Amino acid sequence: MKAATDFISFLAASFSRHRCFSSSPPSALSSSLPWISPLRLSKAALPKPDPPPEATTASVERKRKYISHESAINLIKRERDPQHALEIFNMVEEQNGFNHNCATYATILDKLARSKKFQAVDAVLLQMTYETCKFHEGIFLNLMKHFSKCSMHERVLEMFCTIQTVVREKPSLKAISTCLNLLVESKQIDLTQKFLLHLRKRLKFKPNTCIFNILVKHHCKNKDLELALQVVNEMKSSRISYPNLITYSTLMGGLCESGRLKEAIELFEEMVSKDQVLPDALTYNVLINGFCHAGKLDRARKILVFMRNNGCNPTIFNYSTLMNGFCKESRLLEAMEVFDEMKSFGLKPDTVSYTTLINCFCRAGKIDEATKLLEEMKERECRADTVTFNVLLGGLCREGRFEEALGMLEKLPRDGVYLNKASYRIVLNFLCQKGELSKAMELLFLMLGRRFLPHSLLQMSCWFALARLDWQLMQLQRCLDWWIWGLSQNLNHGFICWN
DNA sequence: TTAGGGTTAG
Repeated sequence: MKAATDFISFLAASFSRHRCFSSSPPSALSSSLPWISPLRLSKAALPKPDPPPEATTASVERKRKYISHESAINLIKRERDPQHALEIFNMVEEQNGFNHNCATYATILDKLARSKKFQAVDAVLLQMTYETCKFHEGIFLNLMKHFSKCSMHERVLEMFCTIQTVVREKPSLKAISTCLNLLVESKQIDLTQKFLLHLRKRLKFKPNTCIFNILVKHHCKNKDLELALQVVNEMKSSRISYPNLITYSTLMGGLCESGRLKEAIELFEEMVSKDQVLPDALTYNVLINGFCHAGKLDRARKILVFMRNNGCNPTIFNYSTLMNGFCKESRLLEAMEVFDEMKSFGLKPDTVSYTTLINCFCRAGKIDEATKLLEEMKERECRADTVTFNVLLGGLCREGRFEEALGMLEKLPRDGVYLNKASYRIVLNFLCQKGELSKAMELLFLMLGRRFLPHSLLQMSCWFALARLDWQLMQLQRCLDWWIWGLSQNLNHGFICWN
């Protein structure tokens, strides 16, 4: 870290005589200012800096500290503040003979996108169009993922279209499948159709099995099994994109989800006997899940035996799926048996397996047993996550053990456990349902102190008014005033999380 | 991390 600070001071000092392109002076490395991209368009488009001074000790020192591309990348990666990272990016370019390349652009874009500084991302992308160096499409695939994560789906498509203009090559099959999969995964039906139309009209390409598989998933997600089957039939008529294990597993999953279990089994048999494709643990899991959802738990359990007999060892995924099936049917004893069986075969339960069983106990009202399992997780160095604690919080509340739930909410973040908005929502909903209004108030203060705003604020105020709890109503009003004041001061904007 | 599986809440 010290090296990075020295480097910034050194560049800031050497920069003071040059034109400044930043929104703030380079010496004032503050992130509190509003974000304005400090990028310039291109070296050529701008006036040349002052001529270099005569060789002095300082300039010799500068030469000695020449920053290579590799060092620049490391400095940008290590820098936490995206604005500082961008300043480093700009500053290194001022060194004589230094031109950014694909790797430095990829690094700064990743840093900015991770920090959601999308205006700055746009400025960097604009600068790239003036560069002569060769870019790789990987930069755009990475940006597509960031945009998708932030639900900026139009921009995913836009990044795909940018590949051809900036990379000056047709997007690869990998780029097509990445874009298509991101749109399908985020259930962007219209954009997916738009993209498919674009592919058909503009890019004459032959889809491979991977792309067809994403299409099968797309139709399964839309519950349009007939279209999914049509795609698989089309695949069968092609040599280069014949259905594989993933195709069959996806389609079987779609059929199971639509309650067409019989067809899913027929497909499984066709896959094994006709196409001689061997199922793996993942394929079996689709069937186990299907049987569980159809309430056929004993058949689901028999699949584990079938797997072993056919040379496929069940995984913790298979066991957790089955345990969850038993849990949903309130068959706690069998869920515990499955858990023990998993351990007896030498499998180490993970966080999800433990959480599944803890949920079984909580649903059965056996909170103390659930807490014991939490202890066992600690002993076995299996880290409980937010979901584990949310399951426990729900269990405690269902049993009316509100003090313990509130205690957990208060204490866990202090012990370094991350809680999310669901954690607070679970407890607050129970408190409101059970009319525990003073405890709800207590939780509300805790939440506001942690910058979580409950979704049920209005609902709470109605309850308080109906119960003639004037003091609580007044407190609630004060909370709202405080929050609105925070907004007007721009203090909490962007930090408050609606629960 | 170019395509398929298990846990909470809503």
